[in-house]
Amino acid sequence: MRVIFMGTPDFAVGTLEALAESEHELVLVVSQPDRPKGRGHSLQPTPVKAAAERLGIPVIQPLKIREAVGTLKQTEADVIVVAAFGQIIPKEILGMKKYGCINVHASLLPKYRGAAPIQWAVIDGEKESGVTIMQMDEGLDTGDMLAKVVVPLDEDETGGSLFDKLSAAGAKLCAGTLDQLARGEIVPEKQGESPTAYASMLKKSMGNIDWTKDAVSIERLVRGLNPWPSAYTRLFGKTLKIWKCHVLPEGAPKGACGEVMEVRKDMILVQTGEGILSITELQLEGRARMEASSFLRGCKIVPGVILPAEKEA
RNA sequence: CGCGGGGUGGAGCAGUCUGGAAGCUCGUCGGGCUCAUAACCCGAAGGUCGUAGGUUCAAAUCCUACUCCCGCAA
Repeated sequence: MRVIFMGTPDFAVGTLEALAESEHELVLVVSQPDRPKGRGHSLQPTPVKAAAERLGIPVIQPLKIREAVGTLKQTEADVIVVAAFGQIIPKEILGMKKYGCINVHASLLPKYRGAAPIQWAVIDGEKESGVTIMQMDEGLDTGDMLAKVVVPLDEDETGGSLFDKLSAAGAKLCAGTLDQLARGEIVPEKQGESPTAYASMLKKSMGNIDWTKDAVSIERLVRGLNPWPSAYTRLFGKTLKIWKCHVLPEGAPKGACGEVMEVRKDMILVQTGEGILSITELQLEGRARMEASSFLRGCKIVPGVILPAEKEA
């Protein structure tokens, strides 16, 4: 099949590459415009654009997808594959090609419809997640399902690690689905009602740890928001990111929420609303990420220090 | 020219403002103590103080350029 690919971030790159290696022909890639990124605010190409150029596929970057309607119409193709593109696709485009638009979504639909399904699955402590390929309709991730693959979550799964797994799984699934679609072997399946709330876009402020919550939830939040936007608290007037922590069985002494209860050789024990959290890997603002054992060599922190529990406005 | 922090033995840091012998907590190696130890005691090795240039009798420290890392922001 002749394929138009629409995508922007890293998650979509694997799928793009898988399609490039398949027998399907990529005729055009659509990505978001380059935006200033990083320190110095220099203009950076989107990961998908960079990959497409590597593969020698023409790229267009319309500010608004509607601006590209003409180009898309003129481009002969059988299907449009969308993977984390970042813009709503108007109805006009959905029905433009023979097989319409199909989307690679990083969850087991109808669960976790929306922008950040991967991280939310980790934050909620799901035992498994996956990738769903669906026929896009006008709703947000509500289209009929064409294919699905289940991926189990590890005990120490992070947003980043699951991201990689699902990206790879999605890439593989997508290529196979196009094959089946071309042979007419697919029977679309309607979605049921979503058992979870929409997986809203991640916000920086979500990472501000609320120490009145229970240790299990905080530990999941830390994993879900790793590596971005990361979970953090405040220490010595600076931002302290928590990269790794463990839930400890409730100890005898109990302090205020957010109070440092004990400092061991390689961990810092903090009281939460329910249970003790043991921090083993962290990063102070302006410093490199490091193990708690290293951090404790140069930084004097003593039991009794209170980490702020209040949320930012 | 977006804002800011930082690069000091293997690790993490202090010292820089107020130039003048390279320091702290660990780690490593050797020895000792101990039933034993991740504990304790004694000793040792290990650093062109990010790079280059400048000022000075003298620079980790002051000045200039460059480079790498990190936080914010996006």
